[in-house]
Amino acid sequence: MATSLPTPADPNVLYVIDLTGYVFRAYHALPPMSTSYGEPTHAVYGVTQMLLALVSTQQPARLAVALDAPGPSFRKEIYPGYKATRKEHPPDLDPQIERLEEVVEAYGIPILSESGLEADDLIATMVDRARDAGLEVVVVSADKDLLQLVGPGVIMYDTMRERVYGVPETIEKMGVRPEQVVDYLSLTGDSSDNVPGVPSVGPKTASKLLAEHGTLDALYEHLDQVKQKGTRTKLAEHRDDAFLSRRLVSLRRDAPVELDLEALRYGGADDARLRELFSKLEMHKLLAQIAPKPTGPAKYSTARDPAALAAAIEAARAAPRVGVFTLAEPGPARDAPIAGVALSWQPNQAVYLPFGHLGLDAEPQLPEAAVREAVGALLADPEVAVVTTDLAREIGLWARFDVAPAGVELDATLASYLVDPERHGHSPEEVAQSELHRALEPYDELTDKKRRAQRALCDVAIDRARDFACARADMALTAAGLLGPRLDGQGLRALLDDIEIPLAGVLARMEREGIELDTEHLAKLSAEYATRIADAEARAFAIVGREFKIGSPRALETILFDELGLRVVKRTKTSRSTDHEVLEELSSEHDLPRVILEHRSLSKLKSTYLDALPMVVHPDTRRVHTTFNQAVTATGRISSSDPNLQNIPIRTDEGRLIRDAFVAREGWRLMSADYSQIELRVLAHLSQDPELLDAFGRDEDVHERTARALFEVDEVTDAMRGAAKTVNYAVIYGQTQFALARNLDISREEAQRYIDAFFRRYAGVATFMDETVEQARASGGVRTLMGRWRTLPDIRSRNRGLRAAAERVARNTPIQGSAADLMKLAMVRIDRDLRERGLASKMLLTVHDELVLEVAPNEEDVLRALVRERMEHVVDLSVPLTVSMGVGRTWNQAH
DNA sequence: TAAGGAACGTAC
DNA sequence: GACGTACGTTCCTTAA
Repeated sequence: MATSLPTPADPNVLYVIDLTGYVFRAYHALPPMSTSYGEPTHAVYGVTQMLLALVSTQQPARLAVALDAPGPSFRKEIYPGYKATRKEHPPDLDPQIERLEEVVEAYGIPILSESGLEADDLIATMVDRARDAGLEVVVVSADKDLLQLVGPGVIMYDTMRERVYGVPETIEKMGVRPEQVVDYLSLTGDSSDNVPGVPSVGPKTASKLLAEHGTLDALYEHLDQVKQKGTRTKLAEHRDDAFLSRRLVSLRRDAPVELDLEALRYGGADDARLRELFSKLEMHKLLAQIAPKPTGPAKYSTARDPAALAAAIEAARAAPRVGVFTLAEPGPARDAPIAGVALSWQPNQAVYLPFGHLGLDAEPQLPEAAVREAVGALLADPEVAVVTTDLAREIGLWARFDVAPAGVELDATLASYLVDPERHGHSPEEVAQSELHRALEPYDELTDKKRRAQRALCDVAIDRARDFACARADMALTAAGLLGPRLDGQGLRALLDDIEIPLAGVLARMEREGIELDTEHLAKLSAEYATRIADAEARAFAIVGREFKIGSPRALETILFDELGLRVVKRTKTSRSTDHEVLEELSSEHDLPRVILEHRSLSKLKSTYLDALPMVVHPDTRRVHTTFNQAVTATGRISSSDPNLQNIPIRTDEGRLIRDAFVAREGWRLMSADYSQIELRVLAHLSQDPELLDAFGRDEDVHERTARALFEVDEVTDAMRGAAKTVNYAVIYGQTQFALARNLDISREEAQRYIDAFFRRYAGVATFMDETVEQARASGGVRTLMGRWRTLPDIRSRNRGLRAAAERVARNTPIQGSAADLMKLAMVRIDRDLRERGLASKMLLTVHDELVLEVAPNEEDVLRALVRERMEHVVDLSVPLTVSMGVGRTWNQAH
């Protein structure tokens, strides 16, 4: 009958795990895997999964793991060739072993490791001792060498093959009895360990010889009885090798390890620690397998009277940190109705402070003023460590009550973003899911929008609101405990403390301020455009001879290519493209494309800007309050939405008129401050290319300098400069000759010549780009000037296209992201200056390399100097940063 | 009717 | 296939 594992939880069984063996097997067997921040994890993952499965299915009463000690073993001294064919540990292996030790410690499993010895020796010793103590032993390993330990009371369990080896199974596998395994290996040798053995004696011969003679010693005593002459000769010639091999494969039974039966007792894992580790290592599957916390269901309560409020505040103050979530309706923070606030100072516990719930049958709530005062004081106290999940919004909401959070330690959204900016979505729901594997009820369900009830937040029952808000405050607190160490570990803490957290306040104030819109101007333009659009449409219909859906690419496709028979210039995924480039190309062959282009550009401007912007003007402030998104872009830039004020037209005269609708308030002026060529300057600094440094150092026109290099002329025309500018930016974006050729409408050969000429002229840039890609490949991601990190999942992909795309990202992100770092830091400082100096002027918008401010009467001179100083000297780079400024009544005029 | 993708176009 | 980063509008198909 086949040998089987002992009954789970049998107190008389000791499990000893060959951890080293598993690490190597997992390392080589599993596809590489790493965290979003580049830490390799696949071996950790594989071995941990084995551990987890073993612990849960076998429930071992006693358990130990054995690990090779670092450095050479005694076998190396006996035989220098031992394991000599092994390669050096690859660089991503040792860190994983260290991580595994942490995992094993979190499991509370003793680690056996002894200098000069290998894991196998420790296992052998433990087996002996345990057997002597009357325990049964299960050796958990996939290494055949350890089959020598099998015998009465000792079995081996290979989890990878799910096989259990007793004596019969060992004989079946090896062809010899367990106690003969050492002699067997002495004859066959072991190529993986570079154990010599006897040449030309393989498994068949070895087992036959041992079946006849029993042992290696007996074999050599009766060598003359070996019938095959060749084998006999080899055995004689390699007698020393055989006995040397025996010393190498024999396991030591005298390792200096104590058999402390109590220490070997498995007492369960430290789930909190495991959770932290698995979370840090982003091993979500494993995280999900950990037993739920024993603390039971979350305890969320409601404070309904001043005494309960006071008790909550006091408890929160006494805790090391407090999670805060303010429950408000969506929409501008300046006036979104607030229902209440949740505070959490212990995981799984929180208190809800309701004050804004309406309705006739409303339950008792707290007086709004009492909550404002008590929580406001808590938030404003720099000694109280506050954690949140959407800081800019919290700040925006509390600004209404003149409260500015002072002791913000961490924001889960921002921290999650810094750890993995490439990931889409860092909302409270998404962070709860990714960090805590906890589902948060979405807002829509709370207000029951689904069933058309359109209930306002403040009509929601207090108990529902309590659970919703408390879950978020609780999540902030719990996630902070996980994200904080990861930020520290990845060198991202300073970025959070010095830039992102202060910036959240800046952005909140900019959103709150808004910008005035001249809606009459837009209405006038809209009416004018309506006429012109109708006109263009009529002309198009006249050309075609009938009406068609002029705004539909599908309809247009049919007309252009099927009915008019025009050339197909390029294709989209599913159709024949009709985009700007195609229509431009076709306009020389037919009248229709030109008219479509005109119609397109007019209707685009009308629908996206002229008609849409007036609809988002706030009724009270009569200004537009965008939302700046701080945790969206993969490079670290800020984005803008509802409405997007970062894509207001400027490139065409037509579009620029729209900027005239953005105006300063009565008596004030708008100021625009633009970094000049910030990305090229960042490139100069990062690459330290002498030519670029020189160009910017002398305050020369770089595009002109590039033009001189490309066209080998002294006098540069506007067209040359324009082409050179395109080439300069092509390099920043990692463009290929193909794309550049299209942009400049030149041949690919010529485009390649330009690119070559660029890199000849700026050789340091070429080196920098190569090194950046190289380093990205090694580390799995790239960093900006200020240490902002972006993981590049495809940088080592075997798919050429994916890899090439990742390499372009690797070249571009440090440039774009560093520029974003600079702007963000400048904004934080300008905001601080404005407030400290009591200036009335306000920052309103940021458009990546441009800041828009509203200048109070009489503050223009002060502001010009302040903004220029803060922007130009934000960080000391190897090249000067320069800012161009303008002031005017409208945004357009300020340029 | 709502949701989501494709195509297109605006910005830096 | 071939240019990095966003957001918004329109059309249109699919799901409910």
